[in-house]
Amino acid sequence: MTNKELADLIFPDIDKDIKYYENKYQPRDLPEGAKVTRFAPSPTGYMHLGGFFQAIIDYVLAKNSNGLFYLRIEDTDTKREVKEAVDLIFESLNHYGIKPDEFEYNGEVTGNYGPYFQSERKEIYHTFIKYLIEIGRAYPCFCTKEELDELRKHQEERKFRTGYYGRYAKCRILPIEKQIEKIKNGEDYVIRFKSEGNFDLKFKTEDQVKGTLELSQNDEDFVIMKSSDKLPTYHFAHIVDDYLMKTTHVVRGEEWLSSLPKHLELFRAFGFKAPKYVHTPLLVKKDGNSIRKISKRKDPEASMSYYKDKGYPTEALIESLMTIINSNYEEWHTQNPDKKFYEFQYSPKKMSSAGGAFFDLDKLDNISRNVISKMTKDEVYDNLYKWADEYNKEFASIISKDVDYTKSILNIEREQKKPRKDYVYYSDIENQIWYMFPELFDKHEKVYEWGTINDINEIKNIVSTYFDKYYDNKDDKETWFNEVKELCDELGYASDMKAYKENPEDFKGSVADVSTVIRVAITTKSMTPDLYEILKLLSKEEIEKRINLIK
RNA sequence: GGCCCGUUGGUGAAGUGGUUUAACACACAUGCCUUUCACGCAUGCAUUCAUGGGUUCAAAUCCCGUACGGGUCACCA
Repeated sequence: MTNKELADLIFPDIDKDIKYYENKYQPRDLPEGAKVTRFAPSPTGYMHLGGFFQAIIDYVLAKNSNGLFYLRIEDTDTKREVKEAVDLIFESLNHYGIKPDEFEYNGEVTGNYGPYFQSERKEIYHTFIKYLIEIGRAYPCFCTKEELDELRKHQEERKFRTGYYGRYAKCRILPIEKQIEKIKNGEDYVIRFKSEGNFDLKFKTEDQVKGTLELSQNDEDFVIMKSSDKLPTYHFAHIVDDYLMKTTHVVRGEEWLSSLPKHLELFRAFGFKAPKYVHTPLLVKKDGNSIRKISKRKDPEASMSYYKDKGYPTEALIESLMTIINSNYEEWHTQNPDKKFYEFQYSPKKMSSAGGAFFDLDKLDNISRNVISKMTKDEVYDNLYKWADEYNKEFASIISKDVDYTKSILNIEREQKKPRKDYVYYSDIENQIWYMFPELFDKHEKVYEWGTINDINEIKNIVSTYFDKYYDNKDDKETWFNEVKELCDELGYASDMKAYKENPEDFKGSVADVSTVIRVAITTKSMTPDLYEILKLLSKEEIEKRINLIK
């Protein structure tokens, strides 16, 4: 009996060979130095930041080199698979404008190196496994879960290294006749790789981020095909897919570092050239807990939905991720404000080699503020409306009633060399401009934030004198402010701040105090954008109505 | 526990033998500007690079030990 017979028994329907697939998937026609990268998530739940982080690196690497970036869904774990997860992945990438050059979605395929779902590549994997069995580098293993547990316990007790290797790999020495017999008897089995490595021997390998690594050779006969659904494990699928799909750079989390020797040995067994590896520091733990000890509670910011729900501009999240990818990104970006993030030349070596760099939410907020402040009023409005339409329908309908009016509000102190930076994210905007909309103002609970002047009679005096005698919404800004100053002089407040600071006791207060009274009377808030602009935008009737609330 | 990776301020981090009296950004503090807030501007914030030793004329940078943190040891990816 031969390996060939064993292979035919296990895969009777596989009639193609490796050559067939090598022929089918020809080398890609790309310019010299072009990198082929892939984002290969497994659809097991929500899209998390760590995955997105890697997708961005893939994307930038490909764009940097006029290469190509594709999306492959690693759905070989049927037990953990979550149906909506694939939609979530596409939605997230799409929301951030990260478009794979090749992918498969809703039955539609773009690209010639598919299928792009691992579950649809079973025949390919089987062909490759069959080859391995034929050349004696893979074999069926009939060990039960109980036997394997027993093995591990045995090893742990003796403080031996755990695993299915060397003399513990008892199925590897099973005679072929025996193997064939067991299979014919219908016994359950997995296929294991037959390792030729020696754990005591080290070898050097290059990682794009970490540099030269010295690792032990793999000596484990790890599982490459599961018994239940005959699907390959990650270790095996990775080799076949990235070889056939011509991936040049594999970007993945640091947690894969320890299984690198397995992958490398597999590539060698096939005689394939391994891709370059980019092992990135971990951002988020699998279970959603932050890598930094601080909070034991789940960090909601691990999920991509956190950023969309809050309404962070997509550019802001990308920018803050980019600064983690290479911390000189920020500098580059300020020097090249018009360039796209993917034009930035990413260098893996410069990536933080520290374990678990988590990104700073405060920093994100700051970046987001800047991003929104640099938008035109139309851009802010469009983004705000899009966000509100999904998360705050009532607000969406209010701001869209009079689009020009809303845009005027959003434009206060915007078109200037140093625009205001008070909006952090879209969900934050309503809190800051609700008083500009009569219907929101009416139903809002009013807490007047009076400042140093809080005597109600004095407030009434200032407000009525100002609006009866001075205010005219046709005034230009200079005239407007001069009138506020005249009001101050009339009522005994300092119109000149310098004079007030020199002799505060000569006055009842300053023009700042008086302005605050007017501001609070109209908006209830002590902190608002430019008062002149606010008064100009509000209608006469609305102002009148608010004054009467005080009187 | 074995193996692997890491440890620079309040935070994210630059920096891999002298040009670093440790960049930059965020945060924080104070002051200036100012119709409030925000912005902006100015100044301050690690005598020190987990720790102990060693190599060297010279170390955050190289070597060894220790401590601490993380990863991994599945028919999960």
